[in-house]
Order: sequence, then C-alpha cells, then structure tokens
Amino acid sequence: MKQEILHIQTSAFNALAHPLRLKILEKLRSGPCCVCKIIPYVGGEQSNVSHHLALLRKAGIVQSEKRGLEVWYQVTDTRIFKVIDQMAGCIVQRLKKSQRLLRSLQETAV
Amino acid sequence: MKQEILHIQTSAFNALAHPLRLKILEKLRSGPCCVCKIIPYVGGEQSNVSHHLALLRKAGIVQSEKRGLEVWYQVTDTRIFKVIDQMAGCIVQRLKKSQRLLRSLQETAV
DNA sequence: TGACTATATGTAAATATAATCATATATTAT
DNA sequence: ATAATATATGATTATATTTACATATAGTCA
Repeated sequence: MKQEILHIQTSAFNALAHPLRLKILEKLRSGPCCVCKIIPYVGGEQSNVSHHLALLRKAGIVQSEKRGLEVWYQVTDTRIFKVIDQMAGCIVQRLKKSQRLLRSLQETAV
Repeated sequence: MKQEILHIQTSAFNALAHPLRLKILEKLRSGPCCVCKIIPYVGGEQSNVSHHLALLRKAGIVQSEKRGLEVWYQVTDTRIFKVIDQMAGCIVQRLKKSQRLLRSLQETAV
C-alpha cells in the first residue's frame, strides 16, 4: 500500500524530470492552453511534444479536453507549481551558497 | 542562463524519480545517517545503493562526510522534504478525487 | 606492515526513455 | 463523401538508466 504511493510519486517526479516537460508546465501556469500554442512555445516536433504530453497525462500531472479540432491541456492540481517553485528555491539557495564560498576563497587568496 | 537552471532543476527532479532514492531520503528525514544504516533500510545490494547515493550527490540533493571508516549522508537543503511532501499531497488529493467519483458512480448505479 | 571493514567505482548486460518518421483518428468545412 | 486540419499513436533507432558483479580505495586495528 505504502509501496503503491511510492511508485505513483516516483512516476510523478519522473514526469517533471525533462526540460521539455517543465517548459510545457511553464506554459500551463497561466491556465488551460491549446496544444497548438504549446508546440511553438516549447519548440520541437509535433509528435515529440505529443508524446511528452501523453507522459504528463499518464502521470496524472495534466488533463486534456477536446474543443473542436483542438485539444486543451491544464494541470490537474495547481499545487504542482508549488512543487516546481520549491525545487527552484532549493537550487537558487544552493547556487548562492556556492557563490559565497567562492567569494570567501577569493578573498583569502588576495 | 535560464536554460541552465532548467537543466539543474531537471536533474534534481530526476534524482527524486526512483523509489529507492525516495526511500533513502525518507531515511535522511530524521537527520544525518551512516551508509551502514541506509543500506539495510532501503534494501538491495551495497553497490547499487552506493550508485544511487552518488546520483543524489551529483544532483546536489545530499552531501556526504567521512567519519572514520563510515560515510554519513545528509540532505543539502531540508526544503527538499517540502518538495516531496507537496507532491505527496497532490497525489493524495488526486486519489481522493477519483474515489469520490467512483462512489458517485456507484450511487447512481443503485 | 598486513589483514579487515566500509564504501566507492568500473564494467557489462538488461531495460527504459527519447526523438524521429510514418500513419491513424477525429473534427470541421466544402 | 472528400479534403483539410489538429493531435495522437506506433515503430524504430539512439541513448540513458538500472542492476549486479568484480575490484579499488581509504581508514582502522592487530
């Protein structure tokens, strides 16, 4: 049972572990969006973007809805952006930390 | 530059995208921990666990420190647990939502 | 010094993921 | 019905990840 959650969580993190997919989610930050807008935004081939959208869908991160010829995507739970932002925060802090370390090393070198 | 951050973030999420690595982090929740405790906790072979620890290290999620013969690991930034917990929250909510949907379908079936 | 212990690293095989190309499906317009 | 459009899916190849086994390294102790 706990094992199940672990696997769902794993596949959710896996869904975020690709630059193109993070870019897709960046586009979805402002709300539902048509695939026809997502493709030029993230760049690359249509079928490739579609595969990545499918992966995000299967991981439960996004949902799609057909509107005429178009398909619109949106995130299933906007808290996914908090996950992404928290991670960005961790990274920025880490970079700042190593920047401080570098500076102090430079000072002692003088 | 923005591209760089995206790649660091990608590799950070990738580091969380494996059940064994999530288990390692679970063990590190209570603070620094010796590899000799991590291995029996997560199960599996020593060299495999060591490879996963190396990946977490390279992604900047954890840091290691030698103490005599032992090596102790700890998370670089405890906010990583917020990232994991937020994601768990998303998943639980999603499961609850589909449970409600299932129940309402069962009711209309009666 | 040599043996012992804890951990890391190199390597190879098995498996998974990503990108591309070709094709299928569904919707709309003629 | 046919053509055109938007998107999804399947197949293939290239590449990356995971695991297991063997070996290396570094610290401790006799």
